[in-house]
Amino acid sequence: MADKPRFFITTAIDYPNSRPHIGTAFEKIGADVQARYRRMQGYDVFFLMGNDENTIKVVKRARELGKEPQAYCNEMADQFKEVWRALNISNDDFIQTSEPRHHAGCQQFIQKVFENGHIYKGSYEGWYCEGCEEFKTEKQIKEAGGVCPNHNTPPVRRSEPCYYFALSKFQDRLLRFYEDNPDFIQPESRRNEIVSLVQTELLDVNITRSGQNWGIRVPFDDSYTIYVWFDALLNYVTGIGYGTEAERFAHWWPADVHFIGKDITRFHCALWPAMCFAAGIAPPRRVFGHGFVYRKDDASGDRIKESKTLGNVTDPMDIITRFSGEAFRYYFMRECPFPGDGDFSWLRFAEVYNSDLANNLGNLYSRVLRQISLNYGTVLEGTAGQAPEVINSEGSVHTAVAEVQQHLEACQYNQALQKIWLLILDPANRYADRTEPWKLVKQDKEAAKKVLYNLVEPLRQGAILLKPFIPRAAEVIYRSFNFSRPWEEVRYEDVVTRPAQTEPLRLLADLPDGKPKPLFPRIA
RNA sequence: GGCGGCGUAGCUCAGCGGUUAGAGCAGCGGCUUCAUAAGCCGCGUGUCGCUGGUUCGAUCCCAGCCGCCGCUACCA
Repeated sequence: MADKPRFFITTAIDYPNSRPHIGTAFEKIGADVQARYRRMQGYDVFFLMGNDENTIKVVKRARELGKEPQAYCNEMADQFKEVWRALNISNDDFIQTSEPRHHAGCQQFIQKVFENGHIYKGSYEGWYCEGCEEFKTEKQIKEAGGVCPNHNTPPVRRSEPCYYFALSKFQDRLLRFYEDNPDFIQPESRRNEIVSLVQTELLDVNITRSGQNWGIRVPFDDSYTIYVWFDALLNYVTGIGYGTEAERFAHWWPADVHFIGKDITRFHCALWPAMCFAAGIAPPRRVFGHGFVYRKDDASGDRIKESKTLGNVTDPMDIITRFSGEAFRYYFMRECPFPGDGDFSWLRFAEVYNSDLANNLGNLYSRVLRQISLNYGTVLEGTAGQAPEVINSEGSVHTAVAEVQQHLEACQYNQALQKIWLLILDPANRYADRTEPWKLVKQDKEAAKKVLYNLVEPLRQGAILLKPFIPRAAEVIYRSFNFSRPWEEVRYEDVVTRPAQTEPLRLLADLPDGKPKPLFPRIA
């Protein structure tokens, strides 16, 4: 195990104020595809997700429901996990920031930064709403026309003592860091925004609040709790044992990639590395700010504003129930470019599902299996040791795999998937039509057997290539045959270098009436 | 206002100095029937946002303009 390269992946932790929506699911799937791909390629992967619970809103929401904050958080965490399970997200851990391990690690971290001299006491002055019992930003007040957006009352100017993190001291070091690590911020377009922001001016950040019971106490002054980002970002280290399991932390840190929404790149690309510098740990290696997905109206083609108050939020579970978790994964990875924004519409979803999954992949699987079972029972005798002929006329399989990998590693999932269809699956359907094994079998049963043997190959290749994207369907395809390489051990290289078939090819799929169950039943 | 991005077929996008600008989906026509009424073949005269410039040559480089969008810090 020690010689395996390790790979530590995280996603943003989510607010448990409401259930997960399609945007949060998009992020988790994108991260999961990467995690699954890296595992296949021999990395020792740790994939961390979680919920961000130390906020005043949690307390308010819990109170509204007549619950204890902790109980509320746990219930919400269960709801999140339920959705992630339905989407077959392979996270290794799920951290709740209300957990003791997070509290302990967090306190140790802030203490360290304090001792290193990067935290000082000052005071925060801003617009305070007495109804909300919290400070409002200039922007919030301005947008609401000079009043509190919640209470419609004018805020008061208020000043309160607090602790600051001396972010401004890290300006030069951050700029040097970006220069030395040009790939740190992904995608590239986000990079300029951050660099110019840091170049302009870095302001110290207020990292404490007073008068709160819920949250993490500041160890060097327990009348304060740690405020927002200084707490939330730390889940990435407390989740792997910072402050509680030194050895484990040393093994996994720094993170190879943080997957986050593009709206919070600033905190991850400027504040977070500076916090790491201040605490004397390495900064993360890469931050990937993905795009957003929007709901699109089928009739008008317009983007719909989803909001809790309007009650029109699309629940991922509705989509999963109507189609499947695999279909959900496929749609968002194929249809929405991960670095950019994308749209979801029910109509489009059904189109993509039927066209790519049911008609193309699913039907290819069905027709090949059916031909074999119809004419040869379950065994293609004499195929042991035989190598299938290459039927891909679009270019070499080697090139196809290289292209898919390149896209996968750049998180261009939509392009990776398009390549799999274009270079592996489509040619197989064409080959079947060209060779017509259903006719050939009547004249030359041996020749038809060969054709079918050749047709199994793109199914094997497709299953391997699709494993990170639609792991369940890929597994069903792969396990329908007695391929020599165990499913758990397949790698992308196996697509090109086919492990020798020691036994004659055999169908292991469940075949009621000689027909396989449809992988993706067509939706009317 | 400042910095940055985008504008390519009905839709989603690829291409980013050089033969007739490409894919998928949708649409239309034909073939086929092994298969999930699936598959295959054929069909696009698109001002590559507009106007100039650089170049032997620009969708791809530069400038200006028009239209969208992001960031411009303490809500995560």
